[in-house]
Amino acid sequence: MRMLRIMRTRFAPSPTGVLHVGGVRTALYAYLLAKQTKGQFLLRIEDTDQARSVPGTVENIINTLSWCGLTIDEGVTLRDGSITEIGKLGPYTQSKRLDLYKKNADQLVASGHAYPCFCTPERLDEMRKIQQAAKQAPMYDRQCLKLSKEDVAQKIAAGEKHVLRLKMPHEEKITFTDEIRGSLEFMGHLIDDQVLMKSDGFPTYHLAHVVDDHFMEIDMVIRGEEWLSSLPKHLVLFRALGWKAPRYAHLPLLLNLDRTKLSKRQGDVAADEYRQKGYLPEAMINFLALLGWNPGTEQEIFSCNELIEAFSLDRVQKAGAVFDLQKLDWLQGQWIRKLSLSEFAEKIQPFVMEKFPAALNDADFERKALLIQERMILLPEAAEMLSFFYAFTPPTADVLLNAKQGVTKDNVNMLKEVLVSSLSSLDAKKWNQESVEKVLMDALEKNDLKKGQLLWTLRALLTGKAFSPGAFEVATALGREETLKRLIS
RNA sequence: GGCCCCAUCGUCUAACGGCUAGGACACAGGAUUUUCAUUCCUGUAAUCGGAGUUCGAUUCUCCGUGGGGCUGCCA
Repeated sequence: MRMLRIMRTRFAPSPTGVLHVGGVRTALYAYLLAKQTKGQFLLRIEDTDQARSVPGTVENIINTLSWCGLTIDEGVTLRDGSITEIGKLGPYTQSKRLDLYKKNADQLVASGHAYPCFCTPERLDEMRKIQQAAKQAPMYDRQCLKLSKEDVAQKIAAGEKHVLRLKMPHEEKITFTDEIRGSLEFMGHLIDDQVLMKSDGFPTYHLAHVVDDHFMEIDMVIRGEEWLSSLPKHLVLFRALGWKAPRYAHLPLLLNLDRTKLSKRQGDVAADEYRQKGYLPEAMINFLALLGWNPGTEQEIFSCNELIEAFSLDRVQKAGAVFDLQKLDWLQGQWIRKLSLSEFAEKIQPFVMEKFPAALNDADFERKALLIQERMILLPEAAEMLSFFYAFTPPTADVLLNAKQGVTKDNVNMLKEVLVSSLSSLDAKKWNQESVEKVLMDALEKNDLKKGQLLWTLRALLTGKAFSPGAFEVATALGREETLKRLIS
C-alpha cells in the first residue's frame, strides 16, 4: 500500500430523505480515502433546516451505510436501535452545536467579515425580480451594510428579526485547487453575500460546514460537484476565522439515462431499494466505485478491501456518469458466484422460507442451494427457483411434451417406464450424481434413445418446469424415494 | 440572464503529443449443454464541430455547440 498522510474524512448528509445512491458513492470514496491512510471516517448529520427534516431518515442513513460496510470511526450511529454518537469531537449533529455556530458568527461580525441584515424575505424577493428583469445576476444589494452602528444596535435591541451575512471581499480573486479538477478561480465581486446565520438561530450549510470541518479536524472534504460554486465562500470563511482550510474533492454527479441529474422519476435512487431487491452490498459498492473512478488496470471486480488498496482521487473522472444498472446486474452475478456455498445458502434461505416454511429445517438446503448459485442474479429469485423442491406441481402437457427434444404423446409413457425401471434399479445407498448419471446413460444406450428425450422427460417430471437446474442434479438432490414418487405419479 | 464545471463506442471507461483508439457491460453470431442460465470464442460500435500550435493531435490553445451545476433565511 502507498504510504499516505493520515486523512480524516466525513460524510455529512442532511436527514431530508432516504439515502441516495449518489450519497453512498460519496460516502464510499470518503471512506476509502480514510481507510487507505489509516485515518478516520466520520458521519455528521446536517439537520440545520428544521422544516425539511424527515423523521426516520437518520436511521435509514446509518442502516444503509452499515449494510454497505462503511463503518464509521466517529459520529452518529445506532446502538440498540437508537441514535447515539461516538467520538471526542462531537456533538456530530448540527442542531446540537448551535452555540458554537453563534459564537463563531459573532466573531465574524466583530472582525468585520460578516454583518447583520434586517431585510425581509419580501424585499429580497422584490429585489431579485428587479435584478432579473434587468438581466443582472441576483445578488444581495448590501442595503443593510449601509446601516450605522447605532441603527444596528437599536434594531437588535428592539428584537428585530435578522440574519448574518458574509461580507464577500469584492476586490479579490479567489484561486484554489480542487483535487479532481485542478486549479480554479472565481472573482469575488460576482459572489453573493451569503447568509451565514438564519433568523431562527440556525446556521446555513456554509457556516456549519466551515465550523464543523475545522473542529472535527477534517483533512479532505469529499462532496458532490453541486458545491463547487460555493467553495469560494467557504474558503473566505476559513480565512476570516483564521483557520486552515481542508483539501477539497468535488465529485462528478450521477446522471439519469438522458444525462440529467439523477432523479427519482427515472428509477430507483434510494440505496435501500437495492438491498430490498436482493442486491449484495459487495455488488453495489463495486458498481458505485466504478462509476466515476477506474483503477487504471483491467480489473473489474473489487472487494471493499481491494478498493481501499487501489482507490485514488487522481483517477476520478471529471464528467458525470450515467447510473446504468446493466453492469450492476453483471457484477451481482459475479459476486453471487464468489460466495461460499454456506454463505450463499444463508443469504437465500430467508427468501425461500418466506414462501416455503419447510426450508427452515431442511438439512439438505445447501445441496439445493448449490443447484442455483450459478444461475441467479437477485436473492429473492431463489424462492421461485427452488419452489419445485417444496411445492411440487407435475408438469403440464405443454411442458412435458417437447417436439424439439423428441418427447411426444406417443413415446412419453415409454420414456417414463425407462426412467422408472432404470432408476429403481439403483440402491438408495448408492444414490449420488455419478451413479444416477451412469444408470441413465446406460438406459439411453440400451433403448437407443436421444439424450434429450430421456433427460428432458426426467427433468420435466421432477421439476414441473420448463426451465430449471439439470436433471441429474435435481434427481440427486431429491433422493431416490422422492424421485421415483414423482416419476410414478 | 450571470458565474462555474464538463465532453472517447448505447453505457462505464483506458490511451508520457506518436501503434489497426484498448477493456468491461449491453447487443449480435457461434461453441459447450437435456431446458434455462453459466462458461468460452467471434463480431458490430466512439474521440461533438471548427480553427490554431506541431513532423504528428483523443491528448495542448482558442472559438463554437451540447450537457450539467450554482444563482434560497435548502442542503
